[in-house]
Amino acid sequence: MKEKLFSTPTPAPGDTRPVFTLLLPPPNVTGRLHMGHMLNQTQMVIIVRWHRMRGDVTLWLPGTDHAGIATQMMVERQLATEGKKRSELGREKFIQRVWDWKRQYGSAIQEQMRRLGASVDWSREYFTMDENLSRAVREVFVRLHEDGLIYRGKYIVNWCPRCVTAISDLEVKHEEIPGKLWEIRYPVVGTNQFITVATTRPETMLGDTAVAVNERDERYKHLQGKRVLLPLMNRETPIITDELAQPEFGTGAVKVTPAHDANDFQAGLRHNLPQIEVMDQHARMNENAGAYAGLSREVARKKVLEDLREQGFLVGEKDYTLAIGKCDRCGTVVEPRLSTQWFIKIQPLADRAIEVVEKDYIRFTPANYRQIYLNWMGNIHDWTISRQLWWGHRIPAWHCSCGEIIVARETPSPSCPKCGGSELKQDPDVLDTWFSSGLLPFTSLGWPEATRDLEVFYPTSLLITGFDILFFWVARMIMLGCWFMASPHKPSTEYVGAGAPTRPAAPGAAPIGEQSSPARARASGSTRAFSAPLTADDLHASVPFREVYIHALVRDAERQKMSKTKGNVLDPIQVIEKYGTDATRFTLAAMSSPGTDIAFNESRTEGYRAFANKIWNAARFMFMNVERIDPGLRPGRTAEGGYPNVGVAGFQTATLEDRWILSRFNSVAKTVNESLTACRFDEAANSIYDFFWGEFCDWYVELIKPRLTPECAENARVACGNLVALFEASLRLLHPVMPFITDEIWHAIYDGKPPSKSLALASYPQADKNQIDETAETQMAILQDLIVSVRNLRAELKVETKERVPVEVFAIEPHIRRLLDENRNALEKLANVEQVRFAESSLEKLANVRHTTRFDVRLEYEKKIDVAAEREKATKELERIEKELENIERQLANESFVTKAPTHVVEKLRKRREELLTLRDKIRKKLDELN
RNA sequence: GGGCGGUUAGCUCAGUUGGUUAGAGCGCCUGCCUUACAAGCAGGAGGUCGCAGGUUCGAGUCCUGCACUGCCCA
Repeated sequence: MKEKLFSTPTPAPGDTRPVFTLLLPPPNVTGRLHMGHMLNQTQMVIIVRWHRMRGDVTLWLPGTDHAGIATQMMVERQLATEGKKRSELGREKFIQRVWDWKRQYGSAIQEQMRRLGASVDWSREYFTMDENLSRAVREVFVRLHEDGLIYRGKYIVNWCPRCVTAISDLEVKHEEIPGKLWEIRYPVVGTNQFITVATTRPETMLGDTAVAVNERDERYKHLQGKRVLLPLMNRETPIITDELAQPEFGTGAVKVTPAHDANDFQAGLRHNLPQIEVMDQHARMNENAGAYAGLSREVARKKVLEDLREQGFLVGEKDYTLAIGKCDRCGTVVEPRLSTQWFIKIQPLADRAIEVVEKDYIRFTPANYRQIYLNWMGNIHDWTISRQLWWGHRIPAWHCSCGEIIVARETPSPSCPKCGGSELKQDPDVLDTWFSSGLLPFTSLGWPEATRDLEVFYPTSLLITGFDILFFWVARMIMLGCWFMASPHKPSTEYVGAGAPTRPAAPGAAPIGEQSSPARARASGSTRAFSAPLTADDLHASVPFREVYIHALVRDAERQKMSKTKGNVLDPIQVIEKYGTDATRFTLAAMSSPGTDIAFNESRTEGYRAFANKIWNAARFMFMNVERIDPGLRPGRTAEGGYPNVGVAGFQTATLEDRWILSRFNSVAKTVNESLTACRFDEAANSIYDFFWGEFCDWYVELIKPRLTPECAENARVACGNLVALFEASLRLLHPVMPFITDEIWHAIYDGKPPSKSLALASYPQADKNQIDETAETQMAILQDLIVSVRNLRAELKVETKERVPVEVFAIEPHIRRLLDENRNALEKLANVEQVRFAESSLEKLANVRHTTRFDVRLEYEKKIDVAAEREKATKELERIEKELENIERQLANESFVTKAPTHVVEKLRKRREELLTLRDKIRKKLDELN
């Protein structure tokens, strides 16, 4: 039921309300909620609720990612417990199993989110493997291919032998580990000389097809052009000259294994070397490895080294720190492997993605991510998009036995356009999961159809996500968004209704030739379809989001990264069960300072649980009084009878504290709105906390207590009305950060009959300038100062808490005297004072006095006057004042300061000097008296 | 190797275009079960802003170098 509250119907044409769209970073179908999600969602909850309450058409769009490798792994593991293998099941049955698994387990996060009250529009929830999204993925693939940006070829890719698939550069995590650098000597054919190569991977020598030396390297001049006899394999290979060999590194000579190393591969192309693969897809040595066939790469290394040593070829072994790549998903050491894959020629996409950020069409918060993004985008490499998996979007390409490949939106007619053969087979590979995720900002809104949703909700307003997927996801959304939501791919801007084709029917099939270009890295050159630059408007409208907010990492209380192996993972659900959802959210919000990781400390959450408790108790106090004074009392309406969204309605400013709290509320509302505009969740949360606890509860509630007594019935009604009006407005202010407790109290305020079904649909308080009263704020500050001074004196003199004490007050300025006189009740109540007397002259000659620039206050408490202590205190005070005074005098005496500093700074300083002089005078006289 | 951060109170962090005496929460100390709240109230202690230079009338804030530390990329 409650879910319907947040479904966002597509606004009709003519609706002019502002639109706010936020795409939920789709959780992994295999995932469970962790603290990172919790932080991410907390921030989104706050922003979304805030926008909705401001009256924007607010769409928070949820969905789930099919997570190719991860999900396939889960299901394979499940199969393994039944003693089965994926290959035994076959592709179709396996995919059925994955769908079964997904139905059973794949919505853990959504269920957790529902429980947390994430106000997403569940009616629009998507799954990346849904038919409409899959169709869009095929459409994108085909169009990229038509644009000349997708190619297929045999290159060295990062290969995970455990996942048995290619992975992209981003999915490889680099690590430095201690290793060895081995030196192996190869006999030079026709001589009795040797050439010694240095390598970290001796087992790959079985696939060597050359030895490289640097042309400039004098040591090897005489060997250039000769051949070596590869040990263990007894194969002759050439000695080539290539920049691959760095004279400073190792021995200056390197072995070249084009099929097993990315650099060697490039060198191999330069020199037309054969590519001999010596490992299979599981990184086991294959039949080309001769005697080593069947061994794992690790065992093969040992055996190769043993044999080399035995035969006298191993001549050196040095400690060496080597950089290895591991599969991001499973941690297996990645094997560079020669294989045929599909790639995206990325440069044309990157060019636009750079331009939109450079032109600030997309802004980053914190701003330093802009540079990080641009650096990465400027050094981008072509993207391997095919995966040797079964679970995912199958590549829409069909192979004929004649070698022809047909890329098409739907299964092509079963005859090959080239040879007429009828045996077309779809490419077995699927696409990288991030390929489809990168399309979500537009495909989730209906692309390639020209939907009204796309027209209204795209570009999305904001993206809130973690830095860990900045390149994986954010960068790719920008590249793909700026490609497919710009001419000519953007659906026609004229809304023609759902389902209407918006593009001239493209040819259903287009043949592809194998690209022979070796330039995998940094493919360059313009493309067929897009040589003309886009207009600025077109580009500006194409971005997937206008703003990106990157949040930090949630660490444990000791600042350690949370990890399963360390066992320091905090389960947000458990934290919530212990402290409540609101307190947990508030903690994360209050600690969200941009760019700083959050060291999540439960003691903080405990503190915010106390805050929730404070709110409850304040509410209890309010309800008690409403019950007693005016049971039918409801929050005030605006003059027109509506519910207010600016300032507080129905609030009668009868007293100083009334004017003050109303002013403070509006000032805080202003701050909070500004903070949220800038995604400063910490500022917003802290401002409300300080206001509600430190001002509303500690001062306002205490100050109006006397007015709520039955003796002054009419006053009581006014005070009670103010209490309710302000409380209600505070709840609205607080609601985005603490949705549950505020909603519950809010319903109670309206006795279960609130003006809207949920506080989430009420309006967010905006500051009303007319309700900001700086005089009241200044006056209240003086009154507070007086009260605190008396409390202070009481503590110093160790007056019994219960003992009421008379005080004497002196104020030289008549308006201050009037202020303090009018509010003497406040002083009596809040500082436990028995009687306030106004003195006609300064109190500097007396003991138990506190001096301020506006008033002196004396505690009439004669029991013990400790002259020595008084003297010490006054001396210290005098020292402090004189030090500051000296400082100010020095500055004011400095001519260049007076002439160069802005007037208001100088004025402020002069005023301060006057105040200090007065104070100094008083303290001096006091000291004289004490002596 | 390249790039980007961080270093402020015991802990975790704010600190706006440089401008009086650098703030908060938690923790700590003292006193209070005051009729909304002990998950509370009142009061208090605690900082040469990593180090060394420089710019400026003025530096936590800007510049340079150094130290320590974290992250990303290769």
